[in-house]
Amino acid sequence: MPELPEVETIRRGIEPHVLGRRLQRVVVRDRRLRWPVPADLAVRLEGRRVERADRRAKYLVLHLDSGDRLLIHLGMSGRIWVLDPHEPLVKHDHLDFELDSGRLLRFHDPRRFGAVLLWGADEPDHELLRGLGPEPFDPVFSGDYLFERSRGRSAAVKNFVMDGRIVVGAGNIYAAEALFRAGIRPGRAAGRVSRTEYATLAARIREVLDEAIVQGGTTLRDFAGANGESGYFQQDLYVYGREGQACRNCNRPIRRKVIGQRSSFFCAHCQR
DNA sequence: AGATTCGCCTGAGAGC
DNA sequence: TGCTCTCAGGCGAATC
Repeated sequence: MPELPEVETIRRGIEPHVLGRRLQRVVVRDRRLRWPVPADLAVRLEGRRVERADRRAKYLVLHLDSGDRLLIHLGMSGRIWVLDPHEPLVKHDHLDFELDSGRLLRFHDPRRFGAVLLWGADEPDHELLRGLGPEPFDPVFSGDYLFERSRGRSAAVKNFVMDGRIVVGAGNIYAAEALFRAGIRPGRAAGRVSRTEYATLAARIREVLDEAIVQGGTTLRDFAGANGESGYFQQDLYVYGREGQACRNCNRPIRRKVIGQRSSFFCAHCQR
């Protein structure tokens, strides 16, 4: 599943292929994504030049010379490939963005939880980006910030840091890993976590995301040629998906508990 | 307002 | 082999 590190890796991967390039032709084969692909997508994009390739949370934001911005979210199963022309279509290849370089950007998404949308030049912000919390690498994001935002909250700290309105990018895997590294149990009420603990947690969230981006950069270096396989961070996981296996710190079994409808993994000895 | 649940999708894996 | 069932998961919308 593409989490923030993978989206950032993809952004870095496609950037050299799209910067300064014009979108010559846009082919929409299936509009049925999380939200319907805008009917005027091709008309608005064709002939436009890509001026910037940004990321906000898990959205890729391609800025065009028209002022419009192309928003791409990969959802659960979305992929973006940079391909040579005439690459055979496979199932779930929903959109192509043909570049004036002769290559094309192909959007592939079996589960269709992803989205391809336009953020118009005349819109100061986009409703899906409005209200998002800070990026984890933004200086605004700190232990003090988490502490202040969490006062009086009874929800589990894991759900709290996974809330995109609080901070973006801490998905299920990385929230679990950061909480382990910070020694905080995922089920504790967010409002009962101390300022000191939040300082550690904020640092660990940045740390795991940063490490994962480095890993992604390694595994996906050649992604332009083919796939963006996930699992690159697997070998560095301390708790996620390791129910019953030995804690890498204390050897006691890792436990799994459903918190807020999501599987949560933790070590009851190392996390308090 | 905050907390919780639902729903959208398909593929993978388990069980029969 | 093939069918059925369960689970996973981002995240907005609806509901409590």
